[in-house]
Amino acid sequence: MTTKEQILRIGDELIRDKGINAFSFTDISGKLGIKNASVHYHFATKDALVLAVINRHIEKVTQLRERNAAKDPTFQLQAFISTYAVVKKENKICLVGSLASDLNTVNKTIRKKLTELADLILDWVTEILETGKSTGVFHFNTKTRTKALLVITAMLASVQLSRLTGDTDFKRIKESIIQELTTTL
Amino acid sequence: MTTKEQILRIGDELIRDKGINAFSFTDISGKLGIKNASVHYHFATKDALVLAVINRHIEKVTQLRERNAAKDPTFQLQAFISTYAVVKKENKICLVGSLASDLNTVNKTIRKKLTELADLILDWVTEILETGKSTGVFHFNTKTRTKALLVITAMLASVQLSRLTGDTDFKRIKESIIQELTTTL
DNA sequence: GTCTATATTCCGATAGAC
DNA sequence: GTCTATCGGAATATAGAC
Repeated sequence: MTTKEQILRIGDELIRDKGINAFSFTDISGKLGIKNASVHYHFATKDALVLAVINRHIEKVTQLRERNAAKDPTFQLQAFISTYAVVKKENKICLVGSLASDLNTVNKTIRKKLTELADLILDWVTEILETGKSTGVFHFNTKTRTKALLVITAMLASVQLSRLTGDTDFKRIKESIIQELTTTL
Repeated sequence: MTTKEQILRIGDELIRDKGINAFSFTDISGKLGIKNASVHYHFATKDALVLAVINRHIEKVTQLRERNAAKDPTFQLQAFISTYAVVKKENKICLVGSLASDLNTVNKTIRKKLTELADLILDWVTEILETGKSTGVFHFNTKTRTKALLVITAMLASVQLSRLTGDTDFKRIKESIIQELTTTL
């Protein structure tokens, strides 16, 4: 992996571990055994790095969506939920939740790019639920987009809240989502 | 209101507006027209202030719970949800969500106090749902505590996520929670 | 591409006058 | 209780050598 890629990866982890306002370029350079100034060579400003991290997530979500497009809705939903299980195992939170929490401290460009990511995820989950409902796999009466919001909020917040109420709560929430969707009304 | 109370109120707002790592004592003193050092007179350290803010919330939630204890479950749930509607109108996020996001940057004492608040809220909502179910007002098959977690995560995350997907999404999520709970299975 | 060195700014916190 | 003044530290960022 190139230094630039490693900086991206570590930056991503730090944002989701401590938040955008609690990590520094020195944190990154320290983990790589290089100096502060070298990080600035690859990303001129902190904002540029954050923007690149968001773009990295947009690419990953897009790939995950496309790779599973032909699978059945339950499998696709599991694929979506699994990404949060990874986050939980790392004792971190998701990028959207981290940056949305700090939204009033970031510039317009980052805000816009993050909105792009959030819309992408919402669109994807809405599509999964829509397909699942029309094929009779999922059952719900709420408007599909709103149901997708409920699924996403449950995952986004459970990685945060289960830090306090107990890590096993993440699993309970995760399983109840599938349970409720697949139970006949 | 005393200076100390005003510092508490402004500190509370700043934590929920920008996060614990993006506000300073100077932000607070500036809003009060006093100096940095004066804030330190009332709260020796930033940690002491944060701790007091959490305690303030514990008191408020306790009071809200007790004040509505005799009301019917639907009313009580509305009371709970209304607190997030206030937060949303301020364009802020809830204290638990803000501090849970930054949890890896705070000390053990704050962590423990925040856990106390989270448990209090979870206990309250679980009780509301339990009463509602036994009196036939609410309908759900998921374990009561887990359902409470789903309600709380929906509110906690919707104030964050609707900053990106659209503020009206908060209302949609809020109403669908009541809708789903009161719909016969 | 990475380094040293540094400019600048801000933060948390404290000492001591009033 | 609030002030001025200040210390020590850390952060973002840049200039210029290698």
